[in-house]
Amino acid sequence: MRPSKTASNRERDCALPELPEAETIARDLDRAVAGATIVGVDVRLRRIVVASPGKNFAKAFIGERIASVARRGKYVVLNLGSGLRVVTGLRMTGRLLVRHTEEAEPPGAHVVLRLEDGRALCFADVRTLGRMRLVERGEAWDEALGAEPLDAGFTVESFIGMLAGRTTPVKVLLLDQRRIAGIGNIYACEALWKAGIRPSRPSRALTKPAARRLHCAVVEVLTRAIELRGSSIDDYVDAGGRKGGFQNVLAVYGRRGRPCPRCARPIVRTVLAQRGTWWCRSCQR
DNA sequence: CCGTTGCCCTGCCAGC
DNA sequence: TGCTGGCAGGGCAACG
Repeated sequence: MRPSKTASNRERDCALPELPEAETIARDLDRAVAGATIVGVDVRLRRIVVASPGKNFAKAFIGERIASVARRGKYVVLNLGSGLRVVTGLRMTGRLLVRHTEEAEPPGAHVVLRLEDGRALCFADVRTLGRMRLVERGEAWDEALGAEPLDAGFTVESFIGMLAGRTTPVKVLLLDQRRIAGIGNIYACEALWKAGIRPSRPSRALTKPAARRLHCAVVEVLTRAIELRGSSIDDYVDAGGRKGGFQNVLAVYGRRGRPCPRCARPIVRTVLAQRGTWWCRSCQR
């Protein structure tokens, strides 16, 4: 499904794995590989992997058991038995795929974790912008990341606090991982549409009711997207190679010229902070 | 602390 | 038809 291809071929909306896609991958991987032991690590493209100085990524966690797989923001985190962690940022086109025994490796598998049972966990990424980072036991790797939008700590009050006094366009604030972790271009556009708020509106100009609507919309959009196992627009697939379903219910993202589902006027595309922004001029104010 | 800019990287597409 | 250049964009470093 490539919804925008009809409107203009210049608009190539990318997949961008965001919170719902990372959550889907982490849940699937937790079911599939938690408890498995890593017997070998192949690093085919060195710049993909990051480890602390003096540490060899490829050797550091051979023999480790994968205790669990979790998510933080847009990152997928392998928690290893010893307390080490492998933190994967998928960026634009990164994929984490379970390759079953005897199955061919996915194309562009830059890092392969071979498991004791013959399967492998592969990191593939055509654009090679993604990274796999080895994090030491107890190392605070996520200090720069903001609130988890689906945790109880992300309250309306805390959100109003983020908006207060800032001239930054509200969409730019939603995308700022230091404040809220996990929202990317797709879900920022969708949440703003749902709340009826113009993406360029200065954060501090939101009324309290508008802030409440947007807070609610962020939570609802992310929750629904997880239920539908993410959005597959160009590249995203889950750990089993399957597509998500949220691309079928997008209201605005990648839909320039198509009717707004609320008022039927055409969706427009503008650029805000160097990013494509889809919205309805009529019902987002 | 805050906001802005440029860079990374490759596939796709417009234009010649 | 085949080549070239611009664009896409999340995270990060560097800068003011």
